[in-house]
Amino acid sequence: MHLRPNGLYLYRQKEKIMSKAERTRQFIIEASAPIINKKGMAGTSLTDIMEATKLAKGGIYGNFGSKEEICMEAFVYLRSKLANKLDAAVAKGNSAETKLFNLLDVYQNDESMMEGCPILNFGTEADDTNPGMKELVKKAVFSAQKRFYMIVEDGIKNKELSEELDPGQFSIKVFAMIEGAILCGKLVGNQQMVLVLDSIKSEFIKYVI
Amino acid sequence: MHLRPNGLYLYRQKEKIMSKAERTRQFIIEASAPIINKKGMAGTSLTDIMEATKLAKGGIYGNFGSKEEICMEAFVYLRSKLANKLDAAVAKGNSAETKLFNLLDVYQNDESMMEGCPILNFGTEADDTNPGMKELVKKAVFSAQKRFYMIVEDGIKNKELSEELDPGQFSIKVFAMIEGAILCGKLVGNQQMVLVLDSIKSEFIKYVI
DNA sequence: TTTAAAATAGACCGAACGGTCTAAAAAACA
DNA sequence: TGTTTTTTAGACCGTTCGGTCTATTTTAAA
Repeated sequence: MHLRPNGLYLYRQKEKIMSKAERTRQFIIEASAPIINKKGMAGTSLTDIMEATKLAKGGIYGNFGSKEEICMEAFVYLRSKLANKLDAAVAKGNSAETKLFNLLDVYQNDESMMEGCPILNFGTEADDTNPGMKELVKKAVFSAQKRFYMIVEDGIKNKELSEELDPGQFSIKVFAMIEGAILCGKLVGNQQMVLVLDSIKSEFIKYVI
Repeated sequence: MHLRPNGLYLYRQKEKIMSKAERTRQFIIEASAPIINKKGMAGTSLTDIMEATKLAKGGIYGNFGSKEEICMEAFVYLRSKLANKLDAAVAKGNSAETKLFNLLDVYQNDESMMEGCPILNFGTEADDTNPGMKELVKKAVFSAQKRFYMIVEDGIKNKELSEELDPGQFSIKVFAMIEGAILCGKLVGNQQMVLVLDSIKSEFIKYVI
């Protein structure tokens, strides 16, 4: 059964009942996002979006001004969905080590990672062609790196980690490795991702006190 | 002045004089490749290619069967051009350390890297949509990793490097870091690339005997 | 249940898409 | 040089593109 945006479903956002338009807008974003993530912005047509939503042109353009706007919102949606998962994984840990390992496990195992990282997909397409999108992705990179940074910084403060471990360097290096590993994993096979994550772990534990 | 494919230029390939058609074909590839690398395969139109080559449709389709074919050849061209530079950099080194450092310097400084790594650009676009292209990029990943592998393997054989350094792990890890750093570098600034390359170097020298 | 407002379907638009084809031009051969 | 073969220009093709607009339907308010 296909979920239509209308009907009896009560979508809620921030404890406020969403209007029909808000619901439909959200529905379009959620239905389109995986397609845009997979096929790219240029590679996704309005027909693709119409098929995914079972909506006609009017239904789409009544809620969005352009395809570009849908792409932007799709990225914001995918990024925040992933960010929530990653934050939740970190929150479950009760030490720097468990926090980091939980975080890495999401990168390794989460199904939404299989569809490809939105930072990688949107970033490579936008960097030379779409300044607005590029800015969104840039912010996403910073906040992804900050997640690693905070784990290390807090770990040092709590005397769990050696001060030799530089949070700035570690966070940038690890994030680059993971993004690269996502690319390699999709191209040549997931073992490369596993290997990379394992080597991050084994380097990290050297600094655990 | 714009270089036309016809005229007096003598293009040579493998010591054999190229026919007019071969020359034009090569010219189209070389003129299109940077555009496709930048705008993507889906994002590059035939009009773009016509403008870049100053050729009409007939001139293009007399030499290629489809846009797809141009994209494939563009990737092969970009990849081999980059591979030659990287191989040359390695060849200039006379120790494992200088070989690796020369190689990394190309990733950091070469102008063609500024346009974006073709493995990253074509890889992210092709992985979900274009199996033939994906296969080409996959091979490129393997051979890029092999370059790192050989440096380490030879270094160990020559007693320049500790046997503790695992060539397989190192090559995959380093390649992932670099690809991730190219992405981050283009999105947030080149310092991230510099930082990543520096940390590769400082890890590597730990294993130099 | 009636009525006013909001949202959607789908015909329609011009432009751009990838690709074909033929006549003209250029190159290669003699 | 003259002749044949190859190559290219560009008009043309149907399709699809992103986007608009109005008539109709659906929703919400009264």
